[in-house]
Amino acid sequence: MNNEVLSQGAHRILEVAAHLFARQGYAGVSINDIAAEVGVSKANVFHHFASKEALYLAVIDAACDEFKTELECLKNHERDVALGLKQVACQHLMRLLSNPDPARLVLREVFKGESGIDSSQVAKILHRNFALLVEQIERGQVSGQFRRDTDPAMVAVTLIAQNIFFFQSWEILRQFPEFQNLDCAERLSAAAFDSLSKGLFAK
Amino acid sequence: MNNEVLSQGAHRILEVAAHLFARQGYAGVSINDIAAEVGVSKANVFHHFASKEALYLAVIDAACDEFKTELECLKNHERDVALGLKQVACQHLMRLLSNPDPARLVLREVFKGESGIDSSQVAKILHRNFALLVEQIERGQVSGQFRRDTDPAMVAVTLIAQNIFFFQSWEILRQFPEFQNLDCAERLSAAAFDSLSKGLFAK
DNA sequence: TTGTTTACTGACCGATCGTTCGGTTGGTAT
DNA sequence: ATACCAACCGAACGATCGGTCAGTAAACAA
Repeated sequence: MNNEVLSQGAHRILEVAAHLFARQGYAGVSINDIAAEVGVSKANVFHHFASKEALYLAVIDAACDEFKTELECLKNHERDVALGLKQVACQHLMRLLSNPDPARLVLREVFKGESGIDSSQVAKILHRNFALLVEQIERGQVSGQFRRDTDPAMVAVTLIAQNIFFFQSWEILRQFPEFQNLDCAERLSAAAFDSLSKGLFAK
Repeated sequence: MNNEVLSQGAHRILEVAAHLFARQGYAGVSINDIAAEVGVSKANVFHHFASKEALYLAVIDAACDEFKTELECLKNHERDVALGLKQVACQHLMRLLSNPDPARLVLREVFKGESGIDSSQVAKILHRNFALLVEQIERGQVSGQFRRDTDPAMVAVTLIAQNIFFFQSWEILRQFPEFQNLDCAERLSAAAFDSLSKGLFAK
């Protein structure tokens, strides 16, 4: 997406801006905040970026790149489809938790709706990786490991919903007594996948 | 929570402020915006509410009340536990979509973490209703309708995660070709519950 | 009738907002 | 030496921010 080469100063500004925008949103961060955090003058920020909105767009752009590459390197070639799916879900959650800023930025734009920014472009990225997930589930269906009468798209979206919800409500969820023995992402993710794969109904 | 009696003017301000704060967040809305939308002077807003923060707290307070009562009136006494659970999930999603502002306000505060506002109090409300959900699932387990080797808390949180994710990403999700025949909340919710209850694995 | 309270306003305040400007560096190519 | 340029700065711009204040009109109690 963004192939421009950024100077060292501009890169620092972009980094700090991404972190602040991710936590406090566009309106919640002033150029002064960013400049002070970086340790440069406010005017210098405008030397590197034409406006606050341009800086924000650059931040979102970089976040989309990171988001995309993080999703793409989840591709796995595990023989066992179920095991592969489980690993992908776990890795995805752990990445979200260890590097939350890009996800926060992208999710804020996506959930806002209003088709601001390049929402259709973000939707394409998300859908491509969503389709990849669906494809793996279908592979499990033709191999006979997964039952054939479940909608692969619905399973995929539930898998994603679990991870996104865990990511967003981590601080709240960990306060619930039901989850206090699941305080690490691996165990939580494993339990979630097991529950999803076994299903609710008795046979 | 909030037992004060509000004058008509104050109530209008609260309503408009809730709607604007829900869409644009605290920093994204100015007192001028609210006053202009209501059709009163900016000073009048400060006549009814001591400060912007006090107004926001009143908005969150009212949203918590609405959120709580909406969750509570989901209590159902359906004989069939699975059918009851399915109905509750569907009703919940439809309420979210038809009246999104309180949910947006509460979710924004909850997901922010930082334990701002009365996050522990919100956590209590959420957990009480979460426990209610878990309880129903356990009822299904002792009745033999649900299998006993799934974690009820995990099923409950997955049910919630589905609904929250559908609610948040409704505009994006409906663009996916996989969901274009599920354009109404009832069918989407039903499909999600079926997928969750049947499970992924073949027997 | 007078006094009090409530709802509301326009004018105004200091602070901060995003943004611009003139000017100063240090390095690099000619 | 000269010219140029990206990188940086302090100071200031008009606009808007949250918030205050004196005053007005209506309602109500005495």
